Amino acid sequence: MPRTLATPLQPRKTPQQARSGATVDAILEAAIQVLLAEGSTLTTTRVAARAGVSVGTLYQYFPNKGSLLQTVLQHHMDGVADAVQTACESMHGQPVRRMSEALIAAFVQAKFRHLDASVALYRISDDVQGKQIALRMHTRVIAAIAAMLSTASDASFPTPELVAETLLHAMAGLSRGVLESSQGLAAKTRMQTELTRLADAYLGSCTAAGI
Amino acid sequence: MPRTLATPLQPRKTPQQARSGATVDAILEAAIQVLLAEGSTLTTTRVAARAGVSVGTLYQYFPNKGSLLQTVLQHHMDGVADAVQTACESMHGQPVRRMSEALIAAFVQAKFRHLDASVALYRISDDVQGKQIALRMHTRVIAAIAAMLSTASDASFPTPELVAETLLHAMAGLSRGVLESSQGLAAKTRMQTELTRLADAYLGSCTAAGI
Amino acid sequence: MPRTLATPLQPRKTPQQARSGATVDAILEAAIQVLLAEGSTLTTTRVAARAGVSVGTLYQYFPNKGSLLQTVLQHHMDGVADAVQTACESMHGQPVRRMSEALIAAFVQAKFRHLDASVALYRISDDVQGKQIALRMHTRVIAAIAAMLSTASDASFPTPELVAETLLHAMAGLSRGVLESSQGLAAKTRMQTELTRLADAYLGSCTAAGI
Amino acid sequence: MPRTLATPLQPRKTPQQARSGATVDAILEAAIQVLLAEGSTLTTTRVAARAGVSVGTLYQYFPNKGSLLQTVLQHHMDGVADAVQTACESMHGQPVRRMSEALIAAFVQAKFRHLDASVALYRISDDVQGKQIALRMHTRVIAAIAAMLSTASDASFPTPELVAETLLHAMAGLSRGVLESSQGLAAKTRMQTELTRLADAYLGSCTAAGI
DNA sequence: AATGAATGAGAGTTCATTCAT
DNA sequence: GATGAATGAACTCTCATTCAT
Repeated sequence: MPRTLATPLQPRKTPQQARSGATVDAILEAAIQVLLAEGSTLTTTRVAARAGVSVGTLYQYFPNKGSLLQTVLQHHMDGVADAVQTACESMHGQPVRRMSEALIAAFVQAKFRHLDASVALYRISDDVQGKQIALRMHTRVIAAIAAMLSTASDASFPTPELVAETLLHAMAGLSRGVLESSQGLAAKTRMQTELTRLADAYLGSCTAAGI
Repeated sequence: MPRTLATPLQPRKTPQQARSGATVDAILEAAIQVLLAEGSTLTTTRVAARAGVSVGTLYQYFPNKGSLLQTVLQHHMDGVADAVQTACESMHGQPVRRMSEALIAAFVQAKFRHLDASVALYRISDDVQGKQIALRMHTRVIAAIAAMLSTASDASFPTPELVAETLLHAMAGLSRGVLESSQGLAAKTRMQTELTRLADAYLGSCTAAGI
Repeated sequence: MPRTLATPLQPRKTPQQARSGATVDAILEAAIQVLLAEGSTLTTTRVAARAGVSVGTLYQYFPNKGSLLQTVLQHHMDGVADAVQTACESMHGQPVRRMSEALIAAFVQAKFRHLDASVALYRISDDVQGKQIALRMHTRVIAAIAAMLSTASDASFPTPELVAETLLHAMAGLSRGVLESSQGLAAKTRMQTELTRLADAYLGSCTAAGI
Repeated sequence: MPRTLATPLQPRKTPQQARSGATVDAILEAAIQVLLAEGSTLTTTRVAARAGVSVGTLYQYFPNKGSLLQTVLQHHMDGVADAVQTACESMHGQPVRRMSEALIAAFVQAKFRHLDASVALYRISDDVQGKQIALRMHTRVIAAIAAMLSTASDASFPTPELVAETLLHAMAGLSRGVLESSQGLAAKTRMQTELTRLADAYLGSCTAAGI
């Protein structure tokens, strides 16, 4: 990647034919695979090869390497945000305990679906863009959680955004911790249990403190 | 860095003379500075220049770029681990609430001291090595926290490692969250407050549940 | 353009239909425009886009980029040669002074009409072809001038080709000089005045010397 | 060459050792040779190979291809300008006829020394820079010629710059004409003769007209 | 006949690493 | 021991050209 990072987010050419859409998807998928093949640096050529197309084709859809990476990152982030948002919306009006349970389940599941790829991606997208994408996603998720919390049937949160933000980062921290320890399923389950305990305790404390 | 990453962790030559030690330190310091100079890729030449030595000299002390990066990472990790460990040891026998307070203060302070550098570093050290170093540090910190928790005057934790791990990752998650949002001091203070509330609530819940 | 430059000069297909002719013209015109859009490299795709056709269509009429460029060059050269030739023919039998005046006027006007494009073109057509085209044009123009000079009513030129060639290159040199200095109209007018003085003086000197 | 042309003129690194100076010279010489090898595009790799060094070395001395080309061009231009300037200075106070003779001899000789290379270079240096370099050289040469003309023992030129400019471009045009016709020595000699006649006639006419 | 997605060789450039001085 | 010029593999990106539709 050159020094410059003026990276338009959108594919250079809007796919007008079915074929093109498939090509773009193949490239994005290939990018993830290359990212996951620990040991091999992500190279545009490598991605194109894995996708079964030529470099030229890749560059027909992404103006540069950065934009490809951003698109992949964005997709992942969107996936997580969508899952969390849906879960939150379906829990409006419920008691807090059910909310936290559903939220955590949705978050953990979404994160773990492609967690490794997402971490790898995160590592690559050095650009300010990477941070920005993550930030946008955070904002969106925090808003969804806060909105949900405001409708709790058995508690009230004067500053739901603060609570939501804390919750989000705690969830993110624990998830990441498990991933990096690269332990198995047991660790994940254990983590999810503790995360639930943590959330319940925290939310209870917030209610008690009037936060 | 060549494709292969067989990177010995130790400097090629143990610094035996004062001068060598100074040189190594200068290089490590320079590496951090280059890392922090956002926008400039970390280059061995660049690091050497910043350190006021030649590339050749750099390679006299580090067999390759990876080993340099790992050393820097290690130093940072050690710093955080040392701070936390010291704090933990000084709190043996205290009540839980005082423990969590001291722990969080120490962690946040240590993390924020060079947090940006540490994140940048982490991003760079792709190698499996990076993860391993982080893992070793985690293990050490978890052990220190667990040991402290076991001596609490007003509570008992049957599985202190599990609690310690959860705590650590929650602290890490919240710290990272604040860093990435690149907001100011206010956010940090707010975060630290919530982190304390979270820890207290969680530890209380653990005690109650007999975890 | 591939390394090899075996470039047939003629369009692959003689335009036999009105539509084809229009397409070819559009492509040629587009090529000039792209050439003139300083800063943008001439690309077959770019030319096609500007012409409102697809690359495929462009390649239906020109076997390769080189042949397109040559055709454009040829057109320009032909334009200049035609103008000069016409001017020369209309001056047969006139006195030398009127001849040189008319010649210079025609040449300068023709050159300046698309001078920038012509220079750009010339620069592009690296191939030996470019030189050949220019040479053919020179030959033709020199012949026309020489023929005219031979009919002068008030002088005789034993070696009119030599005189014509000298005149041509002097005209070309002064024109190019003005173009490159990218000064305005004033410079052009001043140049034309001096060019006329130069030509008159030279032709007079030739007559006197019996050249 | 990328789209951008921000090309520092100076070598990236000032040669500090004898070896470096030799390397730079070798690269510049190689560039000319590659330029002259008609048919082969000038490639940084190709130039480096011809110079007997690696691409990396080339880039140690020239930040990019453009700067290399500019340096070569500059050298050539300087050569011509130096020759003309010296000739002009040595003719101060002489009669006009001797001046023009010496000027033409110096110019033609200097131009023909590396004329082919210079033309090739000129064709390559598309960049505005190419024009600028040529322009600077023209300015310098015109000044030298004008200064000389002002000291003529047998004539006076109220606007010596105008006369000098006309003369320069005429010389350039005729030289170029001969080169491009790629005829032999005879053509060159004939050209020089005519050029002298042209110059004498023109200068005489200027004097008579009070220009 | 026309289209434009796909191709892939090749260009410019960087940077980890070596080794003669 | 220190230096820094030299190396060259590897990377990102372009663009002339083809061919299935």
